[in-house]
Amino acid sequence: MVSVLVIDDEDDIRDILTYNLKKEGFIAYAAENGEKGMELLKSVHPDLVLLDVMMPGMDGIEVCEAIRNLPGFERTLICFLTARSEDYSQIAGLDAGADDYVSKPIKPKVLISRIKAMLRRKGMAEPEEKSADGRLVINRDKYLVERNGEVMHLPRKEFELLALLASRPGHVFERDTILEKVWGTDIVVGDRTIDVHVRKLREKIGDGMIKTIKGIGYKFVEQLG
Amino acid sequence: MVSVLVIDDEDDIRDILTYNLKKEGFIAYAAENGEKGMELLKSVHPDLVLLDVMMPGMDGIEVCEAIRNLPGFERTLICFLTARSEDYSQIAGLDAGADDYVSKPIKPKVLISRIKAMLRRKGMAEPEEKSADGRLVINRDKYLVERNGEVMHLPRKEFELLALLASRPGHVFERDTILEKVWGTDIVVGDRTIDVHVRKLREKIGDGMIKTIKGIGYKFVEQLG
DNA sequence: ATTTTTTTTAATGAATTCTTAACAACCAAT
DNA sequence: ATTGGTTGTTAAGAATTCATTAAAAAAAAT
Repeated sequence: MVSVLVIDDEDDIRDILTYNLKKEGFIAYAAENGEKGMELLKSVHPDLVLLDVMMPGMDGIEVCEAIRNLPGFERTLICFLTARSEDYSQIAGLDAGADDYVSKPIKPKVLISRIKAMLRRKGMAEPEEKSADGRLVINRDKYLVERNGEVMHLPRKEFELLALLASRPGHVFERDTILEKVWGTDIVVGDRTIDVHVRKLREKIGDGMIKTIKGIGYKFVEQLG
Repeated sequence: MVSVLVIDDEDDIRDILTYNLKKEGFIAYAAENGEKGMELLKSVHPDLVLLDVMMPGMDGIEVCEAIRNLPGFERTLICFLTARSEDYSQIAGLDAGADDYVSKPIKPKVLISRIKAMLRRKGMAEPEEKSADGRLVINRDKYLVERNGEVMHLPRKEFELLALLASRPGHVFERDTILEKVWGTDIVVGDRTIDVHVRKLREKIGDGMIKTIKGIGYKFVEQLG
């Protein structure tokens, strides 16, 4: 089984990450700073380290370098957790050997699928996670949607919109709800934005999948048979 | 009266929430884990469930899905209680049909007003989801009305009007009340508007379902037997 | 820095939904 | 029966809402 070590100084983050990791079947460890993290690393020898960049004491980059210089840990996967505002070109530049990074705020499902992607690249295969709707397979991993064998790439917004609608076939999502879930509460976009995205989706995944409920919103059609 | 079920593994949270809910006039129930929560849910049939996301055993998301799959609970409001930094666009978007979420640490006043907003938003002064009379099923989730197997889509005003009337079969709604609930206080419409909508409803759902009480308003017929 | 892709806006037209208005029908009380 | 008040019916036209386009703006990728 795959084990993961979380090193982050924020209690909440550690809790959430270990919680979600365990839920996904990983073995999860956590440390609240770089020093303790290195200790734990040596004793548990995890497959992957999730590493906060900004921490008091040793920061993530230092920890990363330390891990890379530790014999026997060359193949340990390292994934940075970066604040959105941080300039990750710096991280990428310094890239002391991290395999990936994920920006905060962290979306558990996104993180999990990134982790799985990393493992897959390294040949540590994890079971494929696919949420299906009979005809449509939505692969959150890399914004791919599969419709009877044919895979297609959808841009982020389109993907999120489709994922939302398809998460509950038959349920009518109000336009406000869609805006909130896909675009977020703080972003303001015009009224026609949803329509345009729906249009593009219909174009790509086939018409008839998404129905308009005038005055209310949209819904993904229920299984027909 | 509106009843609320709190499901959270932390004693303090349960106490604080039930205390504040009762203080506001809600009927409050509490359970310390998902399993007990489901039990209680079935027996008390609350209008709203406050659901901790992270719990030992069944977690909030699982409970949410279980509730949504339970016949008769499709319309039960569900509000997640999430840790501060958790990103719930995931919880909300991908999963299972929660109506809202509130982040911990929970401020009672904030929670109460969010609850009221939810109730208001769902038009849930005291509405039921189904007409007592088994022939008509009003599904707000899907914005559909079903009459012995035949499903039909109603335009917004007609739907809201029917939902209102059918929420209390036998109860006579005055025209003013109908205007207020369906059209809102700030909108002014002529006298015949209600009639026209009633007419269209009668046309669609069958005559005899909505009765006119002259000089007062309309009512949805009670169980016919 | 340039190109490509993605996202958003704006404008127009089509479709649905809602409201009005005019008149017919109804009912109760003169 | 006549009257006055209320509701039913109808069809037309307002108003709202959505689809569609193309093009601008923003973001990513190169």
